[in-house]
Amino acid sequence: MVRTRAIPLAEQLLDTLGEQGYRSTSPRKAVAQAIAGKQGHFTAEQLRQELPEVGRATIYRSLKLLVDSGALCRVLLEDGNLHYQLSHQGHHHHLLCVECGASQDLLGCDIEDLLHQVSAAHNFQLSGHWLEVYGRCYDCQLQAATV
Amino acid sequence: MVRTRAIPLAEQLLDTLGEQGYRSTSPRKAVAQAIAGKQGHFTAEQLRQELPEVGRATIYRSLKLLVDSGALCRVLLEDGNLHYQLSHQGHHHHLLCVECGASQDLLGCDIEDLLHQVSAAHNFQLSGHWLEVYGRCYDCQLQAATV
DNA sequence: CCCTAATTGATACTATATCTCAATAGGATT
DNA sequence: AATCCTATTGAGATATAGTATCAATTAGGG
Repeated sequence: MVRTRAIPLAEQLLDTLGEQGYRSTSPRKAVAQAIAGKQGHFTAEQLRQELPEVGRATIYRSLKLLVDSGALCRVLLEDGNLHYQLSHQGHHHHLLCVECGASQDLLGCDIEDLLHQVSAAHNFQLSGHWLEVYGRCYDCQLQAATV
Repeated sequence: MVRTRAIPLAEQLLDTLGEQGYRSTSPRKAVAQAIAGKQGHFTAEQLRQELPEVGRATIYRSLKLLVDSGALCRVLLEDGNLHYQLSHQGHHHHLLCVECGASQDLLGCDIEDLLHQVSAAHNFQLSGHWLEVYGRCYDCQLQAATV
């Protein structure tokens, strides 16, 4: 899935909802715009502050719809806080920098295969998993080396 | 680490705290006893109900100390609820049954190696990770097959 | 334009956990 | 065993994250 510019991204989010029969309302447009303008991950509370005209429940409901539709994914930070982030692909994982907070998608990773193997070895029928990886991104390593 | 009987387990928990300079107080003894009597994972709130004489803050503080000392580990259920569980070894992961809630430790798993490899491929300096695996345990598979 | 069901938002509520701070109690010292 | 000092406790306030309720509003098909 390739996203080209910031403006159509909000429309893509609304389209995703539309495909599932959800109406295009002005609160949802506002939420989609706000999300489209985000770099990296964000909290529900951040959206609320940016969108005081949208009710709290509506923010949470919209986030849930977008997560369920796959357009957003949830990110669990090391401190336990739950953030949201645009999902650039299907199921994937994140490399989260504990210094700058940046998030990279974990690509070319056959975690699924490995989990299937070890689950089978435990007679366990795998249905899902949650993985977050914490560490330091390349930029922050350079920074640390320079200082 | 081998734990033999239920009674000394509570003492082991207190000892673990003692080694780190924490006092052996009666609220901590009560918490250790309650934890020692648990099968599988449990919530802070369950402890509170079992120990009405211990303050809420003390329960949470004790849990945090035990997690930090490695005696307990935290378990994130698929519904997002955070549970606690005795830690039978160092860093490890759980296979959580979404039907009966049982938790097995994931053994003989070289997830760490894999994560190190893919992190390196992303120029990412790994410092930690969080993994939970959800599915159906063998007993629940048998049950489902029988019914 | 109208109708109806989807949606909204103000508010209350729940759950989970932390903070504050005066009172208490461990345990080392004497 | 009495004293002292500091760690610890607990009651209650506060914080955080999210859900439930329900009357009022609105999208959008006919």
